[in-house]
Amino acid sequence: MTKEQPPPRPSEQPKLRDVAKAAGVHAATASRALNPDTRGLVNAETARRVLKVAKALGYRPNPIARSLKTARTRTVGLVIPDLTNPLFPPIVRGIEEVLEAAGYSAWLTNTDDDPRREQTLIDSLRSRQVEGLIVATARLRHPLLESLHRQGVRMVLINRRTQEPDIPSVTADDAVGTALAVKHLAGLGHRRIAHLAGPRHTSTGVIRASAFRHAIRDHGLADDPELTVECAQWTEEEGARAMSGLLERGVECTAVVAGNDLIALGCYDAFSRHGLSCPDDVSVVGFNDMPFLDKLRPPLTTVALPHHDIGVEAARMLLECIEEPERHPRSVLLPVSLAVRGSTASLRGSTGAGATAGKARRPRR
Amino acid sequence: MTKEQPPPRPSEQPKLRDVAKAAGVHAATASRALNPDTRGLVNAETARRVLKVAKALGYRPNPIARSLKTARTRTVGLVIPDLTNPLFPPIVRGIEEVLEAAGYSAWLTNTDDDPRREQTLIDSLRSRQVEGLIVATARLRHPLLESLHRQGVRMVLINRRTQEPDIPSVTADDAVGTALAVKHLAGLGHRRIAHLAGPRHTSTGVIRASAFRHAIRDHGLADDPELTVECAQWTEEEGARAMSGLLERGVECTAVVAGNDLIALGCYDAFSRHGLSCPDDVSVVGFNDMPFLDKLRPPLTTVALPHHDIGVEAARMLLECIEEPERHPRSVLLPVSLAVRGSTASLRGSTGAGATAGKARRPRR
DNA sequence: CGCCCTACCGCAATCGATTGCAATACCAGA
DNA sequence: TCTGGTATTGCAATCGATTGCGGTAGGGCG
Repeated sequence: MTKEQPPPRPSEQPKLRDVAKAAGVHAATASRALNPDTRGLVNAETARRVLKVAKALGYRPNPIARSLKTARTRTVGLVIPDLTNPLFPPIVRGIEEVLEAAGYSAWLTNTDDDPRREQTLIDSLRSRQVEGLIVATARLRHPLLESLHRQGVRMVLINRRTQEPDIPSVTADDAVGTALAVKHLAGLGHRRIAHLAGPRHTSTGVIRASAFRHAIRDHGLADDPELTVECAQWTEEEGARAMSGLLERGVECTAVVAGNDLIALGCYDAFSRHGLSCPDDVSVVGFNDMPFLDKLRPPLTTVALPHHDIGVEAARMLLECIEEPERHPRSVLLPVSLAVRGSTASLRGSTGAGATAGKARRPRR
Repeated sequence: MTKEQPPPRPSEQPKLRDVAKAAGVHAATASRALNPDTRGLVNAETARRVLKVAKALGYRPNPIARSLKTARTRTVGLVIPDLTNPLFPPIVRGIEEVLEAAGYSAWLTNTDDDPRREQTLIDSLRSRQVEGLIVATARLRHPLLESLHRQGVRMVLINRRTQEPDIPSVTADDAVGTALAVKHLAGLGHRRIAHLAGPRHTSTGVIRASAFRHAIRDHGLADDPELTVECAQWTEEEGARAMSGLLERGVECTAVVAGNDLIALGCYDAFSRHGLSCPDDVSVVGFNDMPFLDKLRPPLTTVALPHHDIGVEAARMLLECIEEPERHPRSVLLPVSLAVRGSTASLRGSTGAGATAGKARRPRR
């Protein structure tokens, strides 16, 4: 009966033809007048008139129509593991800041570190005709990304990289950050420092782990393979699991360099389960400097990354790849610093007395 | 010279015509075969053939072209104050989960609580032809949103509302949450409880404040106007400012209900500046249950919101508004609960002895 | 005065899909 | 055998903008 279905919006928005008509010119002329790049092709007076009419009518070009014709969407895809990881929001904001200024916008997707989801999401992004990708889910071996790269999909990796060095990336200086952490702990007198490494299949995991070994040796500290444990994921749970394992195996250590802040938080959990106190019994250094770390119990000492800048830099780089494809891709390493807080303390007492399960020195109240 | 500029992608993607040709039918038939709703119009055998060819060629319909013709983008806009506020990521994920399942996707924008930016961003979203808006930046008086609503722009408000009750919204049950907080503190023996209210121009601010007064009276507690202070913004800084003001004016209180978690964090700052200890000297309850609150010093007792569900519910509601515009808009109030942690303690000692500046009972070490 | 060139503008095709309408074929019933 | 219907499919217009190409007018120059 009354099954009339008017096209969702009767298009109250004025279109180019309306502007053209009102200005007494052809749509083509109006189009050229509106576009700064082609404005030179039309009489200055005419252009002025078109502009005025357009503003008066409140004309807004329809990006859909434009995209269809120009095959450009001014749109990029953002692929991150999980937005609720506090590391990402500041990065995302940095990215959007740059994109917005350049007239681009971004689709945001969360893979939850599931390769199948990643595949699906990237497919979907591509079918939405994104012009580029910013990807934070790289694994060292990453056939999907490598194949996309070979297909000429513009992308820049953030945070993590693949083995393939040709793919542009923006990462923090993991090696320097790790060295900073070790140096700090060594300076506090720690000799047996453990490392709860991130997963071996991520660049950050292996780079930080190898930087850790180097730093340990440089400072002449205990270079015991038992002191390094790999976490299967960058999560609090894995951190707790790894730390507990260390404690339960009776591995002695007075400090730990966590692969990232979440893993460090896991250490906190493990400590409280084992009746240890941080930093009195064990010092901990995190990595990333997520928000609110200064309010933790205790405030976490960590390697601070320029989150916002990572986003800014990545977005700039991607725009460059898009707008001047000839340029050689490059990768940048952003500087880090150490945020010293309350989770690290100088080693008191004599020596070697480290934390081991069962002989906690400060039982929990 | 070599200034050849091939259209960005020579469109290696097969298009509908390619599929049609390969299947030996007209594009129109292929289109109908591919669309489940119109598949009935074509011979079953033909449809099968088209589907097979499409899959073989890896055909993906071009959503741009489709949108141009159908005037539907299957896209919505998300307007939030600031993604780095940990309250939002879980909500956003809830939203995207529902949208994704329904074949929609979302543009995310941050207003930084700046009305001009908000205006610009919403304009931009509209020109990108979003089919609806999810807005988390509502103020009680909000001409922009009200006008959009009158213009028939589908939207649902989250977290906060406007005065205009017709606009659908999804919010937590602020009144109950506040009552829970007060009841908890009263149960611990507190008599003089302060409230650091959120801004008066937000619904959450006024609802929580008024619920606070009600609860205070219901429990027969000190109903002193001095005990309520308004924060100009929902930020840590404002919380610190408000709490410090209270302390410096010598207003006695042994507990405070903060307008939200960030304001509660500000209290922590103020306490440490004034040499007070939480919860020994003053108890604090937050609101929102942001992530990681359990790791704070002390772990913050707070009113827990169903973040994810807020997103889910809002997205569902928006889709409903879009797909069946006839339905009457509704608003939902989601249940909250109290997460009791370490920032609240029972009132020890005798009576009335509250926290005031200058006579801190536990000077900071 | 005629020709060429430039500046400006309009025509019409195009991007890739959707969809109203028309055409065809085939079948049943009269 | 003719008519009406139904099931399929094709034709062509359309969404709103962009752009190659052609046309016109007017100025400069010979």
